[in-house]
Amino acid sequence: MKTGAVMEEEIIFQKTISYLLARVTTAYKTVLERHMGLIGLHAGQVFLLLELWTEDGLRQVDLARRLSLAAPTVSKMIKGLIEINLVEIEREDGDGRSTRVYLTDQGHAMRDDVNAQWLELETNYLADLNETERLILPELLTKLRKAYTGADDAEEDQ
Amino acid sequence: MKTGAVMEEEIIFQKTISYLLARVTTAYKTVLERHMGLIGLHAGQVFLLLELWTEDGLRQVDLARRLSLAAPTVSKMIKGLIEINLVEIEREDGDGRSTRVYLTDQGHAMRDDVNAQWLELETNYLADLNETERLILPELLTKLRKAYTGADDAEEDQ
DNA sequence: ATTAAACGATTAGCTAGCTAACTAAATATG
DNA sequence: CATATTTAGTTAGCTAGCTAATCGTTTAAT
Repeated sequence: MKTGAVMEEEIIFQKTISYLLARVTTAYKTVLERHMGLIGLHAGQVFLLLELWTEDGLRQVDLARRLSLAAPTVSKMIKGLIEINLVEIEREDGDGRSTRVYLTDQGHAMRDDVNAQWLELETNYLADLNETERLILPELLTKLRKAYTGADDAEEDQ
Repeated sequence: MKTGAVMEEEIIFQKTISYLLARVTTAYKTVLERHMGLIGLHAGQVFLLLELWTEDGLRQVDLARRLSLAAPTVSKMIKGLIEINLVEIEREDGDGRSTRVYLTDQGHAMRDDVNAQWLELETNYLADLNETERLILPELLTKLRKAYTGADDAEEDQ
């Protein structure tokens, strides 16, 4: 109330959607990382495993596309997953450039642990959301993702 | 409809708020980084400058608290900002532990550029949002941030 | 007054992202 | 058939985050 003169041409950053999004983003990533750390995984690895649980034996380029990640990011993640014996790679027969990524038994086994953590994430942190918000949020978030990725990479391979 | 058997104990990750949030998060951060790169800044630096534009001469610990960041993160960012001559630090007189961070002239001057980029971010990427969504989103995002930071760090210093 | 505890900042080292630059393989093109 | 272009993956190097460990300073306790 005592700083009334400031807000003329200035952007009130703290109220922009972009600003709020950034703040949520950072906070969320930290929570996610901490939670998945409890089961010995890093956040990024979880998302990669997620894709393999849906379809095993994807190539790196497939994973990159589905996760909207750059190739080197995927390459590094897989290296990490190989080290902890959750996936293994095989050079593609027909195409000497590609490597296919397969879940190991341990990789399959992680699924329950991840599910459990994920459930906690959804219930513990989002308990204060009411029914309406729970309905709206997925739509809004999807819209935002499309806005920032430029395309809808959830449908682009159909 | 044809996959009715699957969804009993499995989580449909792709529909959870946590999952969607992660996807938005990654996409948005990349866009933000690219946009601020146009004016020679990194995303994190922008948020730090923002705080200094609001109140110059903060200590690192103040910045960390306001931005909900860990101390080493702030320390590194400031190092980067010093290198490009946007801020300078001064050891606090009364307390030999603290360093106060001050904007340089160049630091002040960046404000218009950042405002311009920020405006673009808000208008270019969020054009598809309707009035209702524009109203709801800030509330929802604030709620999410509170959920993930645990506390409401926007009010804690009052 | 001395010792213990708390605080502010830094260093080291990690993952998650990125881009740029590279290698190697596959495909087009002349 | 030789060459050029595209594609898949990796390496190097950057920032943004984090935690753990450390150092110096300040404050509290005995």
